[in-house]
Amino acid sequence: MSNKIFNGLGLPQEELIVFKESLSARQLKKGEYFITEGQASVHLALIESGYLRTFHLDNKGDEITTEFNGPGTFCSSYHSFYSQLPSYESIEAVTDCNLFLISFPALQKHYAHSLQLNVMGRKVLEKACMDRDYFLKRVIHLPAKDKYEWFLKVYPEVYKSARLRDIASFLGIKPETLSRIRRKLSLNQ
Amino acid sequence: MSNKIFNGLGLPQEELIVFKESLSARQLKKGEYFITEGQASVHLALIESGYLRTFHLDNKGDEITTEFNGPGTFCSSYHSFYSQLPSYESIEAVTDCNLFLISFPALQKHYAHSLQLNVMGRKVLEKACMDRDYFLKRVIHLPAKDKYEWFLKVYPEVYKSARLRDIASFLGIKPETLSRIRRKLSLNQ
DNA sequence: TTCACTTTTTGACCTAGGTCAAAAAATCCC
DNA sequence: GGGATTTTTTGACCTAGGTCAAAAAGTGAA
Repeated sequence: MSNKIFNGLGLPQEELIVFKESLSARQLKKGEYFITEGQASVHLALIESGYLRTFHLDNKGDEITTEFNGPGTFCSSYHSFYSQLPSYESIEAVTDCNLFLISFPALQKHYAHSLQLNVMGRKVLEKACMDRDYFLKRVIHLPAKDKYEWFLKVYPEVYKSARLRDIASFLGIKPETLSRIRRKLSLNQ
Repeated sequence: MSNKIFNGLGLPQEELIVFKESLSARQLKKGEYFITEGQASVHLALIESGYLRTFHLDNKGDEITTEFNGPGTFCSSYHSFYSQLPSYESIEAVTDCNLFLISFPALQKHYAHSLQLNVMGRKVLEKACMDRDYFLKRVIHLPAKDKYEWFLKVYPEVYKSARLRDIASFLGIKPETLSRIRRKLSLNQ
C-alpha cells in the first residue's frame, strides 16, 4: 500500500503503524459523491490518487465549486467534520479516486493520546490556513485572465479533467467569460 | 490580569500557569505597528483588548486590509510566524491595544512537551481555517452591499473604529463604492 | 452509429462597480 | 483653536465581466 502518501505525514514509524490501523480504503468512480450536503461528514479522507471537488449551491441554485483536492492531501467538509453538524457542501470525485478514510471518533482518540499526531494535525491545518490566506489575499481580486493563469500553474492536473464551468465558479467568474479567456489565450499563440 | 481571555483557551489549570509564564505584556497605541512588512514575526499575540488590522500592498502600491482581529483571538502574520521568514504583511493597531506576547521558540518548547497545548493550537487553527473557509465560500462573491451588511453583523466593533477605506479593501471594493452604499443604507431609514 | 443530453462557444447587449477629479468633512497636532 | 493633512463624499463617465439566447461541439448509453 502506497507508502509515499504516508511518509509525507511526518509521523514517526511507530505512530504511523498505529495510525494506519484506523484507516479504511475506499474507491470512488468519477462522478461519485464522497460527502453529500445535509449529512454530517463522518470521515476525513487522505487522498492516495485522483481529484475531488467541493461545491455548494448559491441562492440562485447554481453550483459553486470552492475546492479541488489531490493526492497527498486531506479532504473533508472541514466545517461539518470538526463540528459534526450537517454539511452545507458536497464533495464529488472529478476523476476515479483511491482514498484512505479515518472516522471522527477514531481521529479524536488518536489526538487524545498522541502528541505527534496533534503536531501533524496542526501542520496540516497551518498549511490549509496559509493556502486559503494566499488565495484570499493574492488571487481572488485579480482580473479574470490572471486568475485563470494562476489556476493553470497551481492545478495543472485538475485543468485536464475538470469541467470548464467548475473551474469558472471556483475562480468566481462565469463559464462564458472563461470560455472567452481560453479563446483569447489560444489565439495569442 | 484578565482571566477571561485565558479561560477561553481550554487549557487545564496547571498547564495554563506554565503557559502564562512565557507571556509578556505589551501595549500598542492606535496607529502603532505590531508587525512590519519585511521583518520576521517573532511573536504571536493574544489580544486582551483592542483591534488589530493586517494589510499588505498590492502591485499598485495600495493597502489591502485582509484581517481584523479582536479580544480573545490570536494574531500574527501566520505565514511569517510559522515559517520564520520575513513577513509580506504588516499589522497595525486600529484602536489602543493590550496584548500578551509569546515568542516562537517559547511556543515550540511548549508544543514539544504539552499535549494539551497542541490540542489548543490545533483548535485555534481549526477555527481560523473555518473562518477563512466561510469568508471564501460564502461572502467574497456576494454583491458589494451584501458584503457590507455581513461585515456590520460580524464586526460590529470594528465598524466603529476602522477607516472606511480599510473596511472597503477588506471587502474587496473601492472606498467610493462603500461610501455610496452607506448613503443608500442610511436613506432607506 | 445514433439519438438524447450536457457542456462549451459565440454574439448582442447590459450593469455593478471602477476611475478620475474636485469639494466637503473629519482629524491631527503645534 | 486654526491651519495642514487625511479621509470621505459626490458627480460624470467608463469598462470588465455578467446576462440571455441560440448554435456548435462533446459525451455516453443502447
